[in-house]
Amino acid sequence: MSVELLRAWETRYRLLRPKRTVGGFRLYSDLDAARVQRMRSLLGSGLSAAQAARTVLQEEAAGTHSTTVPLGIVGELDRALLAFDEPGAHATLDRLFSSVVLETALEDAVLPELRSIGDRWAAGEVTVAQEHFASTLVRGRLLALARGWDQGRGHRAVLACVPGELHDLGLICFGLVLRRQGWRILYLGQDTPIETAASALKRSRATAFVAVSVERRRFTAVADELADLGQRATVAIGGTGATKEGARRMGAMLLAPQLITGATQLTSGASASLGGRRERTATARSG
Amino acid sequence: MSVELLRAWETRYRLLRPKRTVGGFRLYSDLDAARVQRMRSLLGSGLSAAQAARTVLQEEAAGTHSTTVPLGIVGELDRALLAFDEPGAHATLDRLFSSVVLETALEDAVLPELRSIGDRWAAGEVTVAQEHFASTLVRGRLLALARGWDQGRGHRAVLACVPGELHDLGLICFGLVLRRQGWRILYLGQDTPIETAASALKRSRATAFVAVSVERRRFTAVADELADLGQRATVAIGGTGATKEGARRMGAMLLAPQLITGATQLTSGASASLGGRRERTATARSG
DNA sequence: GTCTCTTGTAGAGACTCTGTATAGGTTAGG
DNA sequence: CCTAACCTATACAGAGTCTCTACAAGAGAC
Repeated sequence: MSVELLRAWETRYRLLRPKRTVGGFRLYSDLDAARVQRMRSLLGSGLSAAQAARTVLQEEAAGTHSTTVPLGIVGELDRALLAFDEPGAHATLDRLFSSVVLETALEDAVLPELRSIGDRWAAGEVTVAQEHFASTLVRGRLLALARGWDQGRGHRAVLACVPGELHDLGLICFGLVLRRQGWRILYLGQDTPIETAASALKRSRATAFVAVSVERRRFTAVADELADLGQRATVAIGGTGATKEGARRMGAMLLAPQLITGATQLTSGASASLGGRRERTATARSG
Repeated sequence: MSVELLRAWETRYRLLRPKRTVGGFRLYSDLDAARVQRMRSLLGSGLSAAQAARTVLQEEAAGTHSTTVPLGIVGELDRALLAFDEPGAHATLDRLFSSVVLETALEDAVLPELRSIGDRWAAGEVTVAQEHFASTLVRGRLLALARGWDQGRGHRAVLACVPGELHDLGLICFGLVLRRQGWRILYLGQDTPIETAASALKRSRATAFVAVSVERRRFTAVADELADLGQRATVAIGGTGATKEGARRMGAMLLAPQLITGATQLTSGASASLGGRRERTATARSG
């Protein structure tokens, strides 16, 4: 951004309203920066400058919370993540999370983008460094959203990746969605032995256990242990490694790949197997 | 620091309030020194002088400047983490971070606690589930603090765990401290191939590369590659796997195990090897 | 084509910010 | 009593920002 252009946008469209120092120098806020970011992205998608500015300001005034991801935002995220552009990526995620319900943001933007990066990494089009940078940044954001997800009064679910499994981002997303359905989340993460998850389950008096993996064989390796767990809690498996056949064999629930569907399955499934009405009053809110 | 500059900061921003001798000479306190240190670091990360000074004083007024961890807080954290008590752990960390400078919190509470959990896990006194729960929770907090650590105008350092290495929490802490000394951080995290880190280094025009591992053999496996990197940037190795001998052989800097010492080493080492004064006049404004 | 509107860019002249320097006097310590 | 370092106060310079005006390339409309 050139200085002149910034001035032009300020005077012509009132896009920015920086404070001033005593001497008259402009002091921009983070919000100003976000506006500029948004403006540029809208320009990129073909709007005229005047239109773009109007849109930015309108969006802001409306505080839009739609269920469709803003156009171009995934591309913007992709660019930022692959270019190691930390501020850019954060700004884009800020915009994403503030413009769309969490579930949509995760399902339609964050997870697809992560999958896409994973695919391109496998194809050699993206370096490990880019993939690592992206996952770490996104993981940080997700864990920030996760804060407090074990608080409250709902039923508790224990979430873990099966032994050997390192893909945890999908599971965190699932936990976030589950949380929004009122569950309390005890998150154990990557590469967790079933035995130790079982003890956490017992200790925390959780009513559900969610295990995920992207590889089928990781499930088969622990099938018996998972089956045993079924006596204590509702067991659900998910991830691309989870199959109908596998679930049947270990008496587990097969979670749909969509976050919301999966979470809803677990919610209704668990209440059914507990033989009671869902105590729906125990919902809780999380930022 | 030139004498004149110190005076200027004192009179212009009231950054310092030294006592005086009878004759009128200034008597600076340790707190004054710390303020100057912090001010310089903020300047390095791109703030204008006026902004930086305001920030320093505000931080101080907010009260986070003690350098001893409140009694019992580590025990509290330990209890919460091992009991899967998420709200409790967050509350304790809140208290920790708000009562103590970041460096102290990390060095004297967070890292020791994590190490202790690791040790007890190795001894079979702590389950994998407990260890996972603790790392994930702490990682989330650290990454939240890390937000924006690549922003600004200082020199940039690329941080990575060597191939096979999964212990990333210490590295994140190191990054946070480095950031406070004015560096910009490009964080790649666990298990990063040197080759791909090298390309990130080139692409981001970073001037330092920090590699860590808890096992010596992981360094020896990539010694040649690390040595090559030395042509492009200051290379530093750290973690319990880093040895004097190893560092010597690959022409790298050996980082002290203490966070602050290590970061300071890198700061002075890098500026020395760049053969020039730190570009201290590179002031810039940001809201 | 010609005219008008939009929009990014540029320059002049004054001012701000901030690190540095100078002048003239004072203090500390041997 | 001498010298180095410190004191206050003021000044300075370079980089950057301020306002205001202008300008040129492109897009439509007629």
